[in-house]
Amino acid sequence: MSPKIVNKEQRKREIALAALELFARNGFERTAVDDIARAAGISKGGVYLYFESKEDLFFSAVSAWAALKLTETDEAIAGAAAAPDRLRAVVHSMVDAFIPDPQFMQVAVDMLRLFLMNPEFYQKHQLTRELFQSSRKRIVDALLDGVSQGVFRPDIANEAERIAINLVAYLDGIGLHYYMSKDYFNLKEQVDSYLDGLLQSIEADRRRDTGR
Amino acid sequence: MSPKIVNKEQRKREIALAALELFARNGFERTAVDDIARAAGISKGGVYLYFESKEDLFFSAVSAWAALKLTETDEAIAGAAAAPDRLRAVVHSMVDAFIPDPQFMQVAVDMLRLFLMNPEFYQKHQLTRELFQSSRKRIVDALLDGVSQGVFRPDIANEAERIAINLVAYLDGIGLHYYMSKDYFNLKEQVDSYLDGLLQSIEADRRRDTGR
Amino acid sequence: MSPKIVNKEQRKREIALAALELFARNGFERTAVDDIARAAGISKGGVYLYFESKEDLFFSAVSAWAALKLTETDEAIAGAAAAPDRLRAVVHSMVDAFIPDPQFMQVAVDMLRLFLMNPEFYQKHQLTRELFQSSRKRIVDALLDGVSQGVFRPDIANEAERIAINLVAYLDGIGLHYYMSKDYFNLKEQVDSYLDGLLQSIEADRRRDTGR
Amino acid sequence: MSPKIVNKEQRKREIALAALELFARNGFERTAVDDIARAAGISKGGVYLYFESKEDLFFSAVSAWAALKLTETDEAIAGAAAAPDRLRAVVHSMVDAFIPDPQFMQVAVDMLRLFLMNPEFYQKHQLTRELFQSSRKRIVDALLDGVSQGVFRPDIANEAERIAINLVAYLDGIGLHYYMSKDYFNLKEQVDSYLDGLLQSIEADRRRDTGR
DNA sequence: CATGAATGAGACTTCATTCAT
DNA sequence: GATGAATGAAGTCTCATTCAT
Repeated sequence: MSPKIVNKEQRKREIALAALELFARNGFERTAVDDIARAAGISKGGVYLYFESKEDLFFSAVSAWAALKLTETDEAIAGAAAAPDRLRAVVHSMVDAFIPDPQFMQVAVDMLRLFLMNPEFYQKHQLTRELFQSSRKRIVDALLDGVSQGVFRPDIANEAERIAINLVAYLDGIGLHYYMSKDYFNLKEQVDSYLDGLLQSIEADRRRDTGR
Repeated sequence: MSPKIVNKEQRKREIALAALELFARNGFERTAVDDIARAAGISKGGVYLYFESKEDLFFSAVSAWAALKLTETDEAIAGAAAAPDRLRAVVHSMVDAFIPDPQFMQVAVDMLRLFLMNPEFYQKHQLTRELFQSSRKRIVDALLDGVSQGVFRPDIANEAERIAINLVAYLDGIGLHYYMSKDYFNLKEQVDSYLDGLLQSIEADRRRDTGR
Repeated sequence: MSPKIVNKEQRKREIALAALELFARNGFERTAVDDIARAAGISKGGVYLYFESKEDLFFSAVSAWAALKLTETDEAIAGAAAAPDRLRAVVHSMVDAFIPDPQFMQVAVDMLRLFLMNPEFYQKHQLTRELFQSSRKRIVDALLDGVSQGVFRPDIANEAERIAINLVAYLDGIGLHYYMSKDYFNLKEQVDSYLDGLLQSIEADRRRDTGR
Repeated sequence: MSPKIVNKEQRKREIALAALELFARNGFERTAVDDIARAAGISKGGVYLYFESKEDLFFSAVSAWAALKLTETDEAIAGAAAAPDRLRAVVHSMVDAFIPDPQFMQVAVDMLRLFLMNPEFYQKHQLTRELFQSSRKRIVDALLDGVSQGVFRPDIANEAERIAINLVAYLDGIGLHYYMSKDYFNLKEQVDSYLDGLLQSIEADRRRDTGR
């Protein structure tokens, strides 16, 4: 019945993806709506048929990208069954998904800045909250699984959320530092050292076995 | 007999501090050179007598501010003698100095963004590297002191740098998350739980004594 | 057997009335064809099936509205038989119909502006000429009736048109001023004082009869 | 002391006058700030150094023009001493100053429209109120002078304001109608017929002498 | 040293109108 | 007949930077 075949949602996603590429490469300020329109094969005015504003477009683009990344990491985790392995897998997949991508920081920082400048955006777009939330959930799940499996100390069940918060915070922090001081340390080593310390402190006491 | 006694450096610092206030309150983009000039009691053109560009002014302002904050934290640490206390003091002073200030994030994010947009700035202004560096150094010092005092395990001397990197990264990360999800967790508790875990894992083994 | 019984004229009037409401409320410039289409339950393109342009639509809408108003005032006059009463009724009905409507000025001013900007519209749409014309005609009729009835001086028959022109002009002028300075004067009193002066100067001399 | 010789007020007036010409010729909407800048020999951004917005510029321009016109009419009145002559002079000068100017209506209508669209402008710019006020004042003065001179009936002193309001309203109305129906009536004749009626009704009663 | 008027490119956004479906 | 996605020109306004004074 519709005179145009193209699906509106489809077109919207196309534009958002074209925009994301530019936002990631050049940053929000440096990316003109003109350029986005050109990259998406649409007119400048056309962009505003799908998005209310440049900011709206930005957040839509980031949302799409975040959803993609979450799916990616989900797949990466799928294999691991033993809780410690699973925890490692979760962390490594997060590190792999976000940090080495040279465009991650650009987008993340722009998003932060927009939130800071227009706090209403933060209310409107629950993007980060969801991103943080789902990251933490994976970790909490792995921890509780470990408790069930008897490989993690039972009392850490109460601490799971706190541990997850710190772990996710650490990952974001180390990613940031890595970006600012790429040649100063080895990312994988640092992350593993954090993980090792964490696992050591939460593992069910094997002193009886190992005498460690 | 010159009408103005104040030397160039002094005037430069005055302008930078006036600018900092505006940058912190309104963000880099939203702060016009016009406003800075007015706030500093100088003409718009006059600003360019002291600074090459708005960005240059921004980094100078942030540098001045960072130096200030470092002095502050230095004083806060001064009291503690015992290594674990000192480590706690270092961390707490960093948290206190940066995180609760609602303007910290604004400035930090703008700085990051400018680095991302103009990588040459990063080379020119060693600001962050120094800031990170000195933060790490305090931690490393505390750790090594602890080893000397016999309260930390001797083998962590080799790990001190790695621990410091992770700790500073974590602090930045938790600050960021705190900003984005203020009501989601208690900052002090989270930081302390990180510190507790860390101290527990590096303390000289007292298991024989305590049976832990 | 045609699916839509409504004929083209009917649909056109519906759209025009929907448009009028928006034009009156928000002004010509602030009213988007999009909004009109939505309000009329038609597609944007559909509007152009019935009207050549937004301006064409505007004039059609105003015409429909003017016709409505003229019918209204006609009914209000119907009762009065004596010429002076009739003259008062005509004037009061015009004042009542146009002036208190807060949207009247919006539409009138937009119409004027469009005429000024595109003089060809003025030729094409005889709207105002007709409106003015019919207003004057009512007054002239009342005046001539009064002469026939012997209540107005016979010699004003020659002046009837001139009097009508001035009266209608005055009414528009006082309406305009009322709009600009609502709290400065009492509209009814002003109009009545004009009417009193006019009636006094055109009434058949009753001094001999009444000794006034 | 100032590095630029040009007087800021002077420059502002220059720009306003250049703008007025364009506004009067093409209307507010059709006049681009670009065009104004070019006509004033300044850059687009330069206009905003002197005016906050296009609307601000428009009102400034109209104010300057109104002040000019008022001075003109003041001079035209100067000669007349006898009150009736003075009243005629006031009215004629107002008619001469505003009505034949083909650009008057364009500017007036645009001003009205801007007031209607942004009521705050009406509060901010007391332009029309002052214009109306000063017009009325001249008429009231002439009327009271006439009473003092004994040529107008004493009791009209109380009516002076009301008469003035109606007269000014009439003049605006007749100007409007003249613009819309230029070939339909003779402006001067209409105005004189209004004036004659008015003077006749306010003149000190000479019926005893003339038996009018 | 200092001023501040001027620049001018570029930003986002709106919207009447068209036309392939 | 009807749709509504797309166009594209035009609009207002901002602001870092320069330079004549």
